[in-house]
Parts: sequence; structure tokens; C-alpha cells
Amino acid sequence: MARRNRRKPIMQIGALAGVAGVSVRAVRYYEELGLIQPTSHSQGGFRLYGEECLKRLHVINFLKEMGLSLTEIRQIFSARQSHGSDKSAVRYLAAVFSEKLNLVNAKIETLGRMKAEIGSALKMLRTCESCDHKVLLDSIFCGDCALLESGEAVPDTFKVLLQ
Amino acid sequence: MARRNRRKPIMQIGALAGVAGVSVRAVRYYEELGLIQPTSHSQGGFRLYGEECLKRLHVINFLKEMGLSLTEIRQIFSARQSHGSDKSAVRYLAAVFSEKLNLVNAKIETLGRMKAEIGSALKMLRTCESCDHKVLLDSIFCGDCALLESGEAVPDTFKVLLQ
DNA sequence: TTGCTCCTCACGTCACGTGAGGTGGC
DNA sequence: TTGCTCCTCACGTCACGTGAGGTGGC
Repeated sequence: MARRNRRKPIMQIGALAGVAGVSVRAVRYYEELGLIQPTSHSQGGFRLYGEECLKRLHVINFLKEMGLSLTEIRQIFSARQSHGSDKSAVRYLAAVFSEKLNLVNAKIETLGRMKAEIGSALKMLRTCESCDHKVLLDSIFCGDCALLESGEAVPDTFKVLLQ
Repeated sequence: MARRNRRKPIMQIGALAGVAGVSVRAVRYYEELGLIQPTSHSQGGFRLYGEECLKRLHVINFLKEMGLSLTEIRQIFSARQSHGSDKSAVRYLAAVFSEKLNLVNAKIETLGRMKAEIGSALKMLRTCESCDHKVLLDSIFCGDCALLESGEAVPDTFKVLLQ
């Protein structure tokens, strides 16, 4: 019954959350879902965490960034128990990861297009900013403003803006 | 008081949503928030939409993809009325867009890193798949499996997986 | 004793999803 | 008359945020 807190650095929930870059509420929520468990508790009921918990949080953060839901993350963490053989667990993980890889690739592509469209919209807006035309917004983003280089079309997406 | 529905193609909410690629519920929700309004109503109370509404929905979709919340989108749509001068409205839009451009760039970067990490994790998993070692998952993703090319480190993020 | 952190409810938020029960319109 | 679409509540969901009211621990 002697104290045995001399093994590893022990943190309260605030410190853990701070280091991991998440909110205290998030940590408690992850606990509700069974994603993480305090290493121990203080006499007063405070949650106490060791290094492994910090690593767990990093993994959770990483998988979230990959686009996994907390439910999917829970499934990953229990992949071993829920699959008959280790081979089957590995296949499951490989399937999940390659699906997410496809999603990431798709996202990168759409963000690339997004970047170009925002860029051209910004160019138009900056031209408008230095333009004294009365038709400014009336002509929808200087669509027929003389100062706009000709040949530069108004993206269809923006024609509806500002009514 | 004569009927005047001979101007433009009129759609019911299901058709509109289908063409725009959103749910019927979403269209009604956008209406609640004041983002879109039916062109007219049928005698029985059905919402009827014209072409402008479809364009509106496309703009909403685009701005959402850019990372704008529905509240921010509403502010964009009312930028003109809420700003004293047109110049001020244009400056506001330029500010919003360039902020989102930064966010998009940041996202592209993190997704790039993500892609690399998932890729290397997948490579390891595929090696494990064709590996008969008993230590398979025990050694955490074949971390010390002889079949893994040496020099290929186990990403720290994955050391916690599968316990 | 003062301050700061922690605790447990429990309701709020965002962008819809999902029935329940009823009606329009071809 | 049958089927499909539409209507309005209204509660559910996901991943937490945000108090309320109370206690631990240096």
C-alpha cells in the first residue's frame, strides 16, 4: 500500500491536454468513448496520466487529421481483439489506411483547384480596390471594368455574389 | 393575377437539391438561415425554384469548400448592405478570401505530410501481410521483423497502435 | 485562507440526418 | 386510387464548448 508514484512523470489532465494540444474537455470525452484511460487517480479523484497516455493522444490526433472519426479510431485501437488472427487485423488496418490515403489525395486535388480559384478571385478584388469606377460592385466584381485586363473572365462562381 | 410561370425552368426542391448535389434537408436549412429563398410557391405550399437559386447553391457549396461557415457565408451575401461603401465591402471580401487562401495553403501542406506518413505506414503493413513471423503485431508493426528493409524506422505515431 | 485546478452534471452548438404524421399533384 | 414528392414539427448526431456549483492540493 506504499506510494508507487516514482516510476514515470505523472501529469494532471490540464498538463496532459496542454502538451498534447487538445482541450481538457476533449480528453474527458475521449475517456467517455473508451479511447484513453488515466494511469491512476489521486485521493481526491483527480485523473493522473503517464507518458503512454500522451503517446495515445498523439496517435488520436494523427488519426483524426487523417480523417478518421472517433468511432473509427476506437475500432483501430481494438483491431487486435476484434479480429480472429493477427493477419486479419493487419489486413484491416491496411484497408483503412489505403482508403484514407485515397481521400487525402482527393482532398489535395480539390484544395489545389480551390487555391487557384481563390487566387484569381483575389486578383479581381484587388483590381476593384484600386478602381474608381462607379459600376464597381454593380457590375459584379468589376466584370466589365475597364481596368481589368481583358480576357480575364469572371469566374461563374462569383457572379452571384453581392446579389 | 394571371399565372406567370412561363419565364424560366422551375424546379421543386428535390430536383434543385439533386442538381446541386446537396440534400433536400440542407436546402431547407439554408432557407432557415436566410441563405436562399424559393422563387415562388405552388398552391399547395411546395417550394419552387428558378435558375438563380441553383447558382446560389453552387456559390454556397464553393464557399463551404473554401472552409467558410454558413454564418460567414451569410455575411458575405450581405456584405454590400452591411458595409457603408462599396470599397469597404470589397476590402472585406478581399480580407476574408486571403485569410482562407492561407488556410487552404496550410491544409495542403499538412495533407502532404499526411500522405507521406500514411504511405510509409502502408508499406510497413504490406510487409507485415506477407510475413510469417510470430512477432508480427507483438513487435508493433514488424518493428523488428527481419523482412523489413533495415534503416526503415517505425514512425513514432504508430508505436502505440494495437496497444 | 487565497487561487488555481480539478470534479460532475447538463445544456448549447454546428450542419444537417432521420423519422412521424399528414398532404399535394401527376 | 396508387405512388411519389412534398410539407412541418421535433428529436438525434458528432465532437466537443461552456457554464453551474462544488471540491482538491500546493
